[in-house]
Amino acid sequence: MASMDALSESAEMMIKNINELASNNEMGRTSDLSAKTELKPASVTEMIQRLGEIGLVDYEPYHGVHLTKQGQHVADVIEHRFNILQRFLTEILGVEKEEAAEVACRMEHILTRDVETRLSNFLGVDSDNASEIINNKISIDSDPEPD
Amino acid sequence: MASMDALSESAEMMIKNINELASNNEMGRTSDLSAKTELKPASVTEMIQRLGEIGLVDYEPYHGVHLTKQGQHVADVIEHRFNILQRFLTEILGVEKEEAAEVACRMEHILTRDVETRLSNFLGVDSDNASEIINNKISIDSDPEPD
DNA sequence: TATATAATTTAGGCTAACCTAAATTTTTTA
DNA sequence: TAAAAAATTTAGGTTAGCCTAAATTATATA
Repeated sequence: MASMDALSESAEMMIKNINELASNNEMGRTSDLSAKTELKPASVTEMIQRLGEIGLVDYEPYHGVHLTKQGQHVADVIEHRFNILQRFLTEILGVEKEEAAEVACRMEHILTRDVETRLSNFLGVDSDNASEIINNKISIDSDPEPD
Repeated sequence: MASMDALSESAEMMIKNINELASNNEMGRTSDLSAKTELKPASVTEMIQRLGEIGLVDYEPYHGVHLTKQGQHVADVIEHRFNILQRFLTEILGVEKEEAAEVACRMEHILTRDVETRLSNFLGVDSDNASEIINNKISIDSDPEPD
């Protein structure tokens, strides 16, 4: 497995989209990911190959892709960051939901764990999630065991 | 002058740094910008050439660079966005100042005008600045007259 | 004021992240 | 089940944003 630098926004977006398909019980097919990400199929293939090399997805050429344990961890962190950002934007600032989603979708890749935790607390997030974060079970920085 | 797409984070950072030098009464020299941005001098030259082509800076080869009226407008917007983000992070969330600055410095390029305005109001920003924003005098989206 | 030094720009190269077109593999259907 | 259609991958190209090394210009000094 190649080395694990910080993930690019594009890489994190692909992981997020693979996770969203999986949540709908859909296999991660290139064409579905192409539609969701608005990337051309060839670009999807390129990205999932790279994610495969660094161990975040299992990729079977011609047969789709799914998240590894490590990839799932990344997806969970991103989803959580998106949710708290969107909640802050809509509930606290009153931003319209669609715009809030767009802005949150850009910011989710920038939040540090410290800011994430503090924003969760500020929103009075349900204490299960909060404690998971505080106890380091959800962290994009810390390493869960590989598959 | 070349067409005016959205500015990249790198381009906005260069404008911000040129503005910071100017605020210290320093001419925008390549070496100073190189030091501030942690880019190599050749990369600074490349970026300020591009900013010159789109009319955001006046660039005299070998003699430095300064912001045009349009470039100053961009710098003002970015500075304002940075300030409110940093204030939110430190004053509301309690993030340590250094980390707040780093996160704000990434987020400043993502904020929409709507979110900027709402965050300003949330912080109870001084009403002079707020009204300027609301009245469209400061906006990265709207066009001030070129020089 | 010539020359050495320092600053800057130019030239050329690299990678990530996109693209299109061609080749390949899978799936559908006649 | 063979051929047509669809999906996917490969091959090769582009651009932004970085880099190093070489060339150029400006500045300092002997």
